[in-house]
Amino acid sequence: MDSYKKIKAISIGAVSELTSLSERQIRYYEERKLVFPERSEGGTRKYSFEDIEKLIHISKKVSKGTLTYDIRQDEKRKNEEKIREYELRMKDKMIQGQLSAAFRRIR
Amino acid sequence: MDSYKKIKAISIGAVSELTSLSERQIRYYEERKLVFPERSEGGTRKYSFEDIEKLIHISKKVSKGTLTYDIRQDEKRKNEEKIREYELRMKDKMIQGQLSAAFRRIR
DNA sequence: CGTGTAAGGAATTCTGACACG
DNA sequence: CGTGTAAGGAATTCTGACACG
Repeated sequence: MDSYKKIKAISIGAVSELTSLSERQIRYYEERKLVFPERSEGGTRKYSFEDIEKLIHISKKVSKGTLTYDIRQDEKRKNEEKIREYELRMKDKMIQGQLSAAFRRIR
Repeated sequence: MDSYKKIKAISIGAVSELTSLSERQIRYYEERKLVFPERSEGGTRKYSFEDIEKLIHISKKVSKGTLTYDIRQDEKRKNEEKIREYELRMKDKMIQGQLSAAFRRIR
């Protein structure tokens, strides 16, 4: 499901058209560690549709006056939250595994 | 839903990598009216993920020995089928509309 | 800080043609 | 027929820098 969203294959020119951001802006947001395109052999940037959505989100924030630094911190918080949730789910699974193992021993 | 599949934004180089077809092959299949990329202002081709799926399908056929001409005829048949189905659905809707209008008059 | 721009160079893409099996 | 390739030119992208408010 939405399998195409994450494939990095779109050049900066196309991204510029799709977002109506300038190439300068797009490159700058990368400089500020907000987007992470892949590179071709020759070094040209390749973006995904997910990146494009992110860029639109970023530019909205920026035009509202938010500093790119603060946008970055927000991203960081969100990521850490996701990691925490993930770890909790893993912990749950482990406990369940150990419980069922224990039951098997008791029987 | 799969909203990105039809957006034409991928350059021929990226398509070549994703499909492992040569650029020559990709351009040739266009010459044979099998794919229809858009063009940038400067004239560079832009493909969608849907185009990429189609290209993979085409190359499988070709490597099995099917002529591009026959692949084209197949596509045509499929399209006409779709149009016919569409027209049938529309006809249905019209009949339903007229029926309910008639009923309204009778009441 | 966020963005525009001119500069020079490198990577990418284009077309039309010739070649081959 | 389907594909490779060399050729020449044009469009695209890259980086680092200077400018501005």
